[in-house]
Amino acid sequence: MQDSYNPALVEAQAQKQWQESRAFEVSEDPDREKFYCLSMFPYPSGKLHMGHVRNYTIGDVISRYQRMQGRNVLQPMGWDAFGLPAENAAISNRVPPARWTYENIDYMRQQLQRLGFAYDWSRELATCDPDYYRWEQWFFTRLYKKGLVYKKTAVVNWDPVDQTVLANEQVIDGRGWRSGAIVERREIPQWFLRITDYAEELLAGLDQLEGWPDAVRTMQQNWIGRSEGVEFDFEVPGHDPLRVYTTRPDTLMGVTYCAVAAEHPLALYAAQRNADIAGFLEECRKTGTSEAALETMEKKGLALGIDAIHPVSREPVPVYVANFVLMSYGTGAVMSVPAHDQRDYEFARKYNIAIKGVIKAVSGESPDLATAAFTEHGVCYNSGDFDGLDFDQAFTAIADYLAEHARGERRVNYRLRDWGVSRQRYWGCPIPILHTANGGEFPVDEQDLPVRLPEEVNFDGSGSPLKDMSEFTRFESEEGQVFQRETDTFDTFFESSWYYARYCCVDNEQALLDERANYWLPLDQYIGGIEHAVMHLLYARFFHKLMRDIQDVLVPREAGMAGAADETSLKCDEPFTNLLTQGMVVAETYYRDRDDGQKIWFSPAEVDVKRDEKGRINSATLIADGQPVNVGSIEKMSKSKNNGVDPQALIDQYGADTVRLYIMFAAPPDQSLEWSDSAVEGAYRFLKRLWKLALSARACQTRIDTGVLSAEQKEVRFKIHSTIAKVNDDIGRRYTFNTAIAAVMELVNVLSRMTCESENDQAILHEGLSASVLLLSPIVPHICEAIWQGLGHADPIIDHPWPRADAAALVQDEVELVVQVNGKLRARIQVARDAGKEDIEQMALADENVQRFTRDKQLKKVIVVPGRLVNIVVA
RNA sequence: GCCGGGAUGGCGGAACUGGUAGACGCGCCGGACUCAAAAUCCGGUUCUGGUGACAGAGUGGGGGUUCGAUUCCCCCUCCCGGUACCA
Repeated sequence: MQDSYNPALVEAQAQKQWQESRAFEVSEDPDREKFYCLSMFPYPSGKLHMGHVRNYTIGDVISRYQRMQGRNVLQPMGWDAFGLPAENAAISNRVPPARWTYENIDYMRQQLQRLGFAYDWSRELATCDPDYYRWEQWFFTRLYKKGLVYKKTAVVNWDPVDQTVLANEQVIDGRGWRSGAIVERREIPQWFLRITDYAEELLAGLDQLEGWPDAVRTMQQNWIGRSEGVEFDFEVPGHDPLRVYTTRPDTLMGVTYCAVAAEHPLALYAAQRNADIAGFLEECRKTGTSEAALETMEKKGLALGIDAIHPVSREPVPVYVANFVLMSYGTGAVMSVPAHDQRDYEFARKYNIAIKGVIKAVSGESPDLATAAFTEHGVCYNSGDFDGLDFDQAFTAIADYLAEHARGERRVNYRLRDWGVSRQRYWGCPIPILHTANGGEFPVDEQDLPVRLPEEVNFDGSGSPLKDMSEFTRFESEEGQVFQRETDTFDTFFESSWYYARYCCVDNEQALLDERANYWLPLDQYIGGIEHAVMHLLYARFFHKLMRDIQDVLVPREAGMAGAADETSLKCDEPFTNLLTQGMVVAETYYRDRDDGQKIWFSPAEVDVKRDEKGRINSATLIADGQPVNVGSIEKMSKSKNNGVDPQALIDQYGADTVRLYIMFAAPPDQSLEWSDSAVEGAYRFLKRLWKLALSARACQTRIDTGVLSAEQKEVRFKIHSTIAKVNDDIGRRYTFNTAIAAVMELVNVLSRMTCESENDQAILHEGLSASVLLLSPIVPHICEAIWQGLGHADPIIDHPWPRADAAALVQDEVELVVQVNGKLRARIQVARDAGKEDIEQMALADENVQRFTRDKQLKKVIVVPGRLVNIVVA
């Protein structure tokens, strides 16, 4: 050990040691318990941001902790390399997306290596590599043959100026982000995966995912949105019947209108005869496609002049076209009950449609419909034969009535919609479909895969360059038949839905998976941002079940290799046993208003902040011109707000260990983390203090004579071993790395205050320091490796067994109890560990300060909580 | 809009199963060392009153349950994530 802590040197030495011993390359070992730990792979956007550092440090800490528990730990890393930002970069930098992406990967890989993460780099993968995406093309053709894929039209955002499809993110206030043109809805044919076939299993499986946060399970459950209802027809004279679905058949007699989507055949029919309606449909074509935009926009509609026939009363009911009804969701039409649905109520008020109450409270009170709908379950009235029935009875009676009259049937419905996987983009995995001249289409043959995406392209941002590349689109079969290739690519969620499985066998060129996947899967720990709670994690669960159910996804490895050679399918039902959702990294923002109303954002590094004596921000000025800037809100670190802190600069200044320590210490992993430069300095200070303390204990006595310990020495050993127990619980069970670090800091504070005179003192200090570095080593592995060796240990710390608390050292003779009077703290007393309740009560009552509050009062009762407190209740 | 989450000193956070509110760290204040500064070390630091012992108040706001509530229940405010083509 050097006299002063030199992170650059210490980290280079440790990393060299790990690399030379190939410490993190692992293979299947049936005799050892495996642990597969994975952090969500990054999109290679350029360089690492703090969110990445946080995500990967959490995964690394868990991996290294599990390794010290003796498990066979797999922690791989790869690149979610297809996506929109590469196309944007291509437009602004005139670089092909492929080159931009590969350069970013090279830079970011080196950053990850500099941070010392314990990855098995031999398993690295990139989703834009044909060796990777060929298997999802192969898989898609299998799904196609199994009928799990189909084509239908779906709505996209169309920029009429740039002549291109826009992502929701690229639509800002209804306009294209580059062109500024009003975006239109356009229906185009797209491929869908039948995720709704798996809705029931995806829902039921959530109950078994006990290692997942409740919030994520609830969100997925609500997203799937199983409901029981009735689907039935309103007859429309001269037209096809109007099919609707409702979960509230009990309110059927309160229907006073129906509403259909703008693309509904009834609306299209009416528009041909009425210019106002045609104009309204045109207006609907200009609304956004996102749910948030649709739900928050002003609800508008127009009567079509068509009546539907109520299925029970046979009364005519007007049909409206409404901008909030979606053709792509459900039947494209809804029944409306203004009295018992708030949205219908507001719509009816706006357009003067009748409001007919048919449900009253169970208490018998009629609903007050003057200001709002009555939406609770209740009892039917105004409903003819159904009067007096409660919700369940009315549901049954009305569903039966509709069934008997052949107008409808009970139906389980899901909010979940089939997964549209087509994207009209270049930088993605080509969808392996061939089109014939006469409009037929079929999947590419297995032996013709992969369909390679051309990487040398001219990319100008208006549509996919593939469309103009005949060398890509033209395909001629061996028989000389000519086909057109599909130019759409897959949704990038397609790639990220199965990468975790591919890591088990990246080198297999014969199959998507082999039996090694059954050794490693399911993941023991998955770590990623809470923003992925529903979509990515639901698609991955779905994909996992597909891989389990499709033939030949998993094949045995070549003959003669170890392992269960007869395995031909994936054995588990769920991919991720435990899930940790990490919070975002946020930071302050600084800006100035420009004349045109836009804001210019300044990086925290460009701003000088003055604080008052309490630390509150007084003023902020731009260093460049000394003029004031506005202090904005605290937001997620992002390019758009220019509030990112570059991890690289901090690594260069303090080393990887300091960055890892700070980011794990600043907040528990599932909360958002507010960046603070000065707190990073504090983490660095702690490591320097630890180093200095370790220097003093390098070559000292290490045998403790437990027979002759003083009270002070016993206390230090109690601290050492209670810290071991706490840190083990914090890292292994609670995942509260911040409190684990705080506990070791407390221990180091105790150790540095020790007066080290006797050999026993030295030995205890050595014991305490060894424990401290073992406990910290998953978090700050480099410095711990160096100190560990400095303390005279011969084995590498990464494989040293995790420490266990010595039960004998945890026994205390006396404990402190708190004494409360009427719940207020009045005294503290020291009592023997095994003191009886009555003795404790006597001691508490005898305390002088306690007596000040109990004197002249009547004693009502005394509550003794062993080991904690005494509460004396007086009146 | 809907679904999910959050709010505790000047700041990040701790208090795990209803039992000491503020661990640990940052910042700040005072001191030591130094010609001086940085670094380092020592002490203090929720607010109010008090030299002090101590007392009162206090966990986004309002109400409730309890001997006792940051923790459980009801209502509200604000902030964050998702909302199916950002990843």
